[in-house]
Amino acid sequence: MTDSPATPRRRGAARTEELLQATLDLAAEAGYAGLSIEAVSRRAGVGKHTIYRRWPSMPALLLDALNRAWTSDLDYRDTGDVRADLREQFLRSGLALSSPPIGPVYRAVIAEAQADSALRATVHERFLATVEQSTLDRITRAQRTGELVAEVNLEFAAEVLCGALYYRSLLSTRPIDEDAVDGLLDMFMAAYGTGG
Amino acid sequence: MTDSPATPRRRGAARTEELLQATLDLAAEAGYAGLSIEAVSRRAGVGKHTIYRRWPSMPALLLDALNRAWTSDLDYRDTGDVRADLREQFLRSGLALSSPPIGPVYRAVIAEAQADSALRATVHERFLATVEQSTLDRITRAQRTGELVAEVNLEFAAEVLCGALYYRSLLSTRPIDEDAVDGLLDMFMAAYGTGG
DNA sequence: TGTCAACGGCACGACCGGTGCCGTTAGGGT
DNA sequence: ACCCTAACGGCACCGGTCGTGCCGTTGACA
Repeated sequence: MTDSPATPRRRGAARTEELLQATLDLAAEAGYAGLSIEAVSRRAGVGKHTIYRRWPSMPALLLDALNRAWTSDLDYRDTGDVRADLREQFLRSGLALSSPPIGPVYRAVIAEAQADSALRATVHERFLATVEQSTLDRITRAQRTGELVAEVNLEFAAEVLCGALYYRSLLSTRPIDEDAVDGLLDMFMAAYGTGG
Repeated sequence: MTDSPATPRRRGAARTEELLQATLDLAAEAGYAGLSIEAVSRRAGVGKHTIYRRWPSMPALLLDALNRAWTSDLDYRDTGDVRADLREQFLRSGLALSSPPIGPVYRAVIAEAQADSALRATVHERFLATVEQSTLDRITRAQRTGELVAEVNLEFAAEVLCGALYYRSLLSTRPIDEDAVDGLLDMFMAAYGTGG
C-alpha cells in the first residue's frame, strides 16, 4: 500500500487521542445509532483489541469522548448580574447539548446508563453533579452579594435549574431557547431574588 | 404434552393482554437489561411473529406496556391546598417511577428514545406532556382560587416541576424523597405563592 | 363440519459484543 | 546500529438479538 506520509501508520498513546476523535466524528456523522465499538474500530482503521485495551466497554469510551468534547464552558461568568450570567450559561449549555458531537454522545451515554446503575452513578458524578455544583457556586456567590435572599438553602434550587435544562434537552422535544431559559429564570428569581 | 386446563392454549385478541402482562412481569424480574422481543416471546411461550404482528418494534410494545401499567394516579387531588396536593402526587409519582414494573419499562423506553427522535416525540406526547398538562391544570386552578399569584404564565413552572422529578428519577441517582419534594415545592411556592 | 387466519416452532442472514490467535511493526533499551 | 518486546491490524469465533420466512398445527367462527 502507498504509505502516505500523513498517516505514519501506528503509535502508542497518541492513538488514544485518535480513537476519541474518531468516536466524536462518528457521532457527529451517524448520530447515536451506529455508535458501536465495531463502527469506531472500522472508522479508525483499528483492530477491536486496540479499543478494548484502553476501555472496558462502549460506555467507558463514550465517557472519555464526552470529556474530551466538553472542553471548557463549564464555569459561569461572574459579571455581578446573576440572572444574566445564568442566562448566558444556560443558553450555551443548551446549544452544546443539542449539537454534535456532544449531543449524540450524551444521548448515547444516557441510553446506556439506563441499563446500568453503576454507569448512571458515574455519569451523574462526572457530569451532572459537576454542573450542579458549578451552578450552586454561582448562585451562592449571588446570595453573598445580596442579589439573592439569604438564609435559604440553594442546593435544591441548583438541581432544579440544571434538571430543567437536561429534562428539556434529553427527554423533551422542545428546544432550549430564550423563552424557555427566561421562563425558568423568571421562576427562580421570583423565588429567591431580592426584588432589585 | 399434558394439556393443563389452566392454559387453554391460544387466543386471538386476549393474547395481546397476556403479552403486555408478560412484558411487565419480565421487566419486574430482569429489569431493563434482558428486555428484548426474544425474551418476551420466550417468557410468554409465544412465537416472535405473534409479537411482531401486534407491534412493529420493541419500543412500541414498551409504550403499550407502560400505558397498561400506568393505570390511574395521573390526576392530582384537589383538597384546596395546592402545595399538599402537589406533594402527594410527586411522592406517588416518584415511587412509581422507581419501582417495578414502571421503573424498568420507563428506563427502557427512554433508552430507546435516545436513538430515535420520532419515538422521543411520541414518549413526550403520550406521557411527559400529559403529566405536565395535568400539573398545569392543578396549579392554574390554584391560581384562580388565589393560592398562587395571578397574572403569571405557569406553563414553564409546570414543566420545571415535572422536569425536576424526571431528571432526578431517570438521570440522577438520588431518590425522590420528602426532602427533594419539599425543596422543590419551597422554590415553587416562594416564587408564585401568595404568602398565606 | 369445514375453512382460514392466527399460532408455535424453527431456521436463516445480518449485526454487535467480547475473546483468542497470528503475523507484522514501531519504539525503547542496550 | 541492532534487537526484543509489546502494541498493533486482521481474522475467525462464539453467543446473543433483530427481523423475516416457512412449516405444520390449532382454534374460532361460519
